[in-house]
Amino acid sequence: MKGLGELERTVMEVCWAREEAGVAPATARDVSRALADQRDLAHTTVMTVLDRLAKKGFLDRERDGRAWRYRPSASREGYVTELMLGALNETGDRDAALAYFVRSVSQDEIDVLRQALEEITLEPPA
Amino acid sequence: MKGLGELERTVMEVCWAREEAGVAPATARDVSRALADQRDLAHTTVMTVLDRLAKKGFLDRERDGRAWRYRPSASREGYVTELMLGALNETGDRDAALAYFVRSVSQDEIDVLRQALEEITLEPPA
DNA sequence: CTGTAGTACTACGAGGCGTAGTACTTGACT
DNA sequence: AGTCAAGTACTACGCCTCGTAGTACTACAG
Repeated sequence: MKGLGELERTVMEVCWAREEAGVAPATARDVSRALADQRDLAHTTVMTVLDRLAKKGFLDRERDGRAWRYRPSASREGYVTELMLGALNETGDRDAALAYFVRSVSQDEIDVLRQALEEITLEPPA
Repeated sequence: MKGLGELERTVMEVCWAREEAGVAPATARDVSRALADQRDLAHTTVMTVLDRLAKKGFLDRERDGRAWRYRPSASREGYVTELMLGALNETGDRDAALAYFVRSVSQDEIDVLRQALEEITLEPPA
């Protein structure tokens, strides 16, 4: 999987935030407005980016009257996970890389990992 | 951190393989020869790529006579780990992303993670 | 003194991404 | 009915990265 550009990620942020807030998926106008105070972008720029993200599969879109509504096709965590798995695939020895990775994260994050592993153990495997 | 291109990664592979084999760091000629059977590249192409990788900090180079020898500045695992941490940094909630990640890897890899965590616990913390 | 191996420097085309303009459509309001 | 606003589709352009390579200069060997 390819990483996204700066603006593309910013736009994804807006879409993810809306989804997490339980609001309706964003239209181009919504995203435009949401970014208005941080960045000075032409409305068409936002539309282009949304369009590209949809073509790349990061957003799904559906009609709402004349407008499109864009919904993230994966959660933020899902996206990050795909990036991480993509990184992992760049090596022949995934196990070694994973072990190295574990040694590289902070103590707090080690706890998070431990916790997550524990929960998996308790849950019935899918 | 930025990911590498296809050819760049191939070249890194050669350098990593040499390092892991305990041989002297590769010269441009070495890399050229190593790739000769897989790809048909001009020698200068290899040199350009090595040069770029050095400029980007993925390779360190030192003189050997008139030639340069290129040594990976990080292990393969270190590189992958940096990519993974980079992915993790693209989200606000690292913990959530980590937890999601753990749920997404295979059972075998869960075992690897568990094992790695265990070993960390036993070792004196750095 | 002339190859040969080596470097440094320059270049070019494709593709991704930030950025945006123009032209066409359609619903709404006066 | 006529115009305005919002919306879309399509096209474009410049920058940067990366794959790819040529040319020109240097230095050691026979």
